Amino acid sequence: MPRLKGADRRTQILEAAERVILHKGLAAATTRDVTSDLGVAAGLLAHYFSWSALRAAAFSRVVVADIDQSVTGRSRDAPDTVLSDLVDGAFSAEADALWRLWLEATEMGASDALLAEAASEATDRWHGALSDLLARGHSDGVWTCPTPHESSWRIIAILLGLAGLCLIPGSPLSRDAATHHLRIAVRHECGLSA
Amino acid sequence: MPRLKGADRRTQILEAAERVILHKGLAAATTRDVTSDLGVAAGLLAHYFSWSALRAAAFSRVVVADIDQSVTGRSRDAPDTVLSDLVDGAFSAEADALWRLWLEATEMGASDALLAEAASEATDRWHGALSDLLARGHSDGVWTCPTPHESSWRIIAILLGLAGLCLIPGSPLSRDAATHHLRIAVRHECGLSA
DNA sequence: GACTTTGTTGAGCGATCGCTCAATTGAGCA
DNA sequence: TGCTCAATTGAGCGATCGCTCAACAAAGTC
Repeated sequence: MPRLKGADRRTQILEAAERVILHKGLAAATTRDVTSDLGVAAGLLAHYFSWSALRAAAFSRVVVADIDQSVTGRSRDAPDTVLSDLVDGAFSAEADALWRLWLEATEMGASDALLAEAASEATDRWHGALSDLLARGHSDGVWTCPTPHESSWRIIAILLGLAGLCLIPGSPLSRDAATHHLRIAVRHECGLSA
Repeated sequence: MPRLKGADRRTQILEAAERVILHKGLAAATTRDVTSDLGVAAGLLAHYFSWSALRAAAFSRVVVADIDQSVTGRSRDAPDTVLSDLVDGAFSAEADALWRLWLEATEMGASDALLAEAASEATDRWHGALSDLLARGHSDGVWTCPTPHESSWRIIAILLGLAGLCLIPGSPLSRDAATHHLRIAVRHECGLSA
């Protein structure tokens, strides 16, 4: 393991923190999880980050990367395709970890200012990305969505709500049922398409 | 402080636990919070409950009491009045603690089987109560809701999702905006009434 | 009053957490 | 080669947690 310059080590720790919180969640993740993932001593982490700052930064990066991949980065694809893919993949097993992070960031934001700020910014980013997508489909004539900024909030809310309901072990709401309800809600917000 | 018989002490501890989790949240609450609320020694709690069992039981009681008060217990009131009151009070400041408990139970349910079961049962109860209300309004001709069991899931989901968005400190979504979005969603599920 | 049963006490155990810090290592440079 | 200093180590501090358990106190029973 070669010795690294400060900036490189910082990004390396950040990426390890992303892996750890995706695997264990924001609340269960510890500084030792991150340092042992990298194979370095426990004391090294505090040399570069406070735990709360690292945790919030890792959360931001994970969420922003997901939004970019599923919405922002697909600005050249047809709006209905992007939205349809969003609905189809919303409650897949791979998405669980991401929804869990959202719930945890919301809750822990009550006592962690950095996490609250990260969650607030991520929410803004998500709302903006989805609003743009809805507006694009409207102006392209793909669907009818006269108030994309409003519809975006409702879709995000039902998405988060259904995700939370699915996450409960032994939940009475299956993933398929959640996808069904999300599709109906999205269709309503976008006229009859998607 | 007179010595209590076992059953009385159990309910007394349960009620104290309800107060504590409403005030501090499920994750931040400790056994010492409960015993100091009652003014008894720390060791007494473990004589009656394990902490995880007490926490799950207290969560169940708080949530069930709220559902009964706002929905189930108002079966003699007009359905549109009940639903309207539900929307109006959904994101009041007093409701914050309850929504926080929902989010925490969902998240902690991943590693706490008792809490997962309590959350699952509470979800069932909520879905049943809201389904009944929607069906009653439909059969009374107050509104049109042909599939109350389905609509109930969507309303619960958007309710939980909007609540989570409001809970983030510095959230871009205000309580008034959340109430607005909930009202629109409910109106859509119930035809044009409510 | 002697004895059993049950409720209650509170110091403290064992585990976990983020973080500290003196000691050590090694790359860059004269 | 000797020097400097940032990078790294890892034992351990201090705080917190749920929970244990020997000791004690008050009813109930005879």
